[in-house]
Amino acid sequence: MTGMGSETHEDRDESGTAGGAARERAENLGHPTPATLYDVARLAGVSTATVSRVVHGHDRVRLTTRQRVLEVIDTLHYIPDGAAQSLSRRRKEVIGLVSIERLADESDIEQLNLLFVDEVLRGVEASLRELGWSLLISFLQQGDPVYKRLLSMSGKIDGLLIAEGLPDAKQLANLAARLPVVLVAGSPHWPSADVVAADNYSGTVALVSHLVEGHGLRRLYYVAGPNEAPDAQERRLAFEQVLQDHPNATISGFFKGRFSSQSGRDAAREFLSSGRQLPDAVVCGNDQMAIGVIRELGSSGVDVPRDVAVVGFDDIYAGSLLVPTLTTVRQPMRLLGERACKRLLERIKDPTLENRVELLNTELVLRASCGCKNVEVAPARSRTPGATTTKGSAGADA
Amino acid sequence: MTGMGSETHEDRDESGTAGGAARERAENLGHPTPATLYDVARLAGVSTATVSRVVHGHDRVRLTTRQRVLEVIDTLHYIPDGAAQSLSRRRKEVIGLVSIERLADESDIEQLNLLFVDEVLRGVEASLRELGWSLLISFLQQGDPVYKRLLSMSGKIDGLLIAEGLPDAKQLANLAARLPVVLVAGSPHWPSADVVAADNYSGTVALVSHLVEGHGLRRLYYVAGPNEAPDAQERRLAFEQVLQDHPNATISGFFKGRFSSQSGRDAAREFLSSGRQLPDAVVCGNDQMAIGVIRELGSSGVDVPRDVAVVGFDDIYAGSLLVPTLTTVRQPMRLLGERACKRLLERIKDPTLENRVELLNTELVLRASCGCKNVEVAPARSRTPGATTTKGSAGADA
DNA sequence: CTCCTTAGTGTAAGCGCTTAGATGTAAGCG
DNA sequence: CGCTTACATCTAAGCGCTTACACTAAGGAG
Repeated sequence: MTGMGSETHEDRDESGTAGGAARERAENLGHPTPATLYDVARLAGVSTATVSRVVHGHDRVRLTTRQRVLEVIDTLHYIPDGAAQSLSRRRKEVIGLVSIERLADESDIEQLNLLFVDEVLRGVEASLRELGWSLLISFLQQGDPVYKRLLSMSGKIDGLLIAEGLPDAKQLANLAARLPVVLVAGSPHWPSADVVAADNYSGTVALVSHLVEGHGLRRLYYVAGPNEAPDAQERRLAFEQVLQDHPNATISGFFKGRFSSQSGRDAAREFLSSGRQLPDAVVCGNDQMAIGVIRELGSSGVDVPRDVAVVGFDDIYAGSLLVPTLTTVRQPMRLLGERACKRLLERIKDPTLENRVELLNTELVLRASCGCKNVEVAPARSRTPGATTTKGSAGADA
Repeated sequence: MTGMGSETHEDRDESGTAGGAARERAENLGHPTPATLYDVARLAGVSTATVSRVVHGHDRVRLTTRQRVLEVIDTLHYIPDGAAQSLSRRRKEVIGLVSIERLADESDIEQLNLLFVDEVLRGVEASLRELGWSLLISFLQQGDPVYKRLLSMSGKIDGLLIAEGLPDAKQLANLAARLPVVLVAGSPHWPSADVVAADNYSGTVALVSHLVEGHGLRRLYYVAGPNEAPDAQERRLAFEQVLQDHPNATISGFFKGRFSSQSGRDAAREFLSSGRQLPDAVVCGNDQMAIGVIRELGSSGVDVPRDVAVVGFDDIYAGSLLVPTLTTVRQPMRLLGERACKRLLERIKDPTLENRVELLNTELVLRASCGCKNVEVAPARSRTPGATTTKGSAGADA
């Protein structure tokens, strides 16, 4: 009874349900009430089911019907309402990305963790875009009630990517029991969620080994990142391991930094003023701090790399502009985002998957600050991403 | 009839509506079906309305009732479903931010528009966070069907912030008719939407005037950004204006760049190889290009600033590390984001507001590359606008 | 000519939440 | 004691969309 179907729609029309009438009325002030599926159905003389089918290219809809519907959609500028879709589909097609917003030290207006998260974010966004999913992002402030913030996010997303700002292990487990969670970066040692990280450990090993073996440096000073950052941990551990493996090399000092360039300066000032002999090399937990060290040394007349070698980690853009150019380890930040996103999507599809750890290769970037010569200003950065190390790891269950 | 009320709830309980049962069942594989408002209501022996009130701290709910409900919420780990809330409230509490993802030139792996958008984004996110709203972000690829992408986003958000990637004027008008739109950056000359931008014009005027008046430079070369970028336009216009106002200064050349450091190099190569006399100064549409110019000049043995002054715009971090340090104009990127967001939220509340243009002051950052002396490596960036030129500018209306 | 398919559509029950309006309840008051 | 008030709570109608299921018409097979 097609006729009756139509009637039903007409009824809706008269009774002024939702869309139509309201829309006309609101037209002049502010924004019109957008057209709904019902408006389209009514105008096209079909049921909402049919419109829905047309919108999604589903099923078999007669060509003529399809065209009619499409026309109406066009004239009404119909766009499906995301909230309604999410509710109905029981899937939001949105994933969340959280990170900590590390505020710059006072009087240190530089941009701190810009770049790492931002690149990851681009990787994630690109992966989602293909699927038509969306990315919700949220920065945690230092001192925020992390877990609470994450929980409240969880009502709006299908899965969560944590780039920085881990809650404690138990909370993480709770969270992971509620929705799929993937940790980006961080150490590979988290039982209750998937992890996708750069191989900080072996990257650091390569870097430090280069100093010790390649340049014969002996007395190494370490400027560490904050304890809360798993990457900082990994890098520090790797550093220590290399020194253990090379008995003739020693740790000449240690400074606990905060990943900021200012804390790099602080570190340099620390060992400059200690009155002790300068180290042969200063290994920093990230590029920012390395830059701080180099600049502080520079203003004290210490030449890098002649007097001291300095190296960082991350390969931020600024490091290639510095004089001397910065030797560092590149981590594939964007790729990190892509992989993490891929993993998360898989997990959303099949939540029963086992937890896994995926480590991405890093790349040693030799420039001037370690004492390498003839490494010119813009070294050829190999395009090959290198193989990916993937370690299995048992999963926890709910 | 409290008794009867309770009975009704029990009934619900028996009939196993939604949540409850399903949840238990799913417990072991994958993620449990999360608790719903109904589950909470049932367990607490109240109606959903009451639970809703408790959740939002609304209205008057008896203390004992409130506590009971809160307890149940806690034990069930209840989190309201965002989609359902959005649908019901007819507001998503989400705003969108779009930008173009400017791909680096081939073989130019630098980070291009990183920083600008990323800072803006932080400003926006911070403003939203306070309100519990969320930020949906999307990067457009060059060559993407911009308008289409924006439209499809519009189903998921309450308002749109466009940082880069404007559709054409007509499409923009359509979009703005559908939902609140605020343009970040860009020139102030867009009739159909709000604009919040840095005052590119007066910033450039201050910068170029400094070169001409402060350093007595005469022959200026301009490296422009892409035409599509409204900021690039503004800056170029301002540059030309200053030259008109100073008859003794002339334009020695013009290069159309792409905001990338590589295009800065191209520009430098261009005028180096032209065989003509070098300009006194090279004014670049942004810092990236200025950096490119400086480095290309450097590798050709031209000294900056002795032989040629070079200046940029934006004040990216890298500019302060360069040798010579880069003279530029700082724009308050993060503030830009905050203001734009604020404006958008106002507009969402009251869509009938008139369109407005808000220009934020920029700040002249004098360093070494323009020939200023004694501005050492890490110039104290004065917090007070004192030593710097700060100009205000009024807004226009629709 | 009847029965079974199959393509094309329609019906209507949710999805989980908000909220206007209805209803019940307990004081307070003349 | 009946009536007004203020408060606490409930009922139920949506919000706009998806989709299982029902249904019709038109062939085709037997």
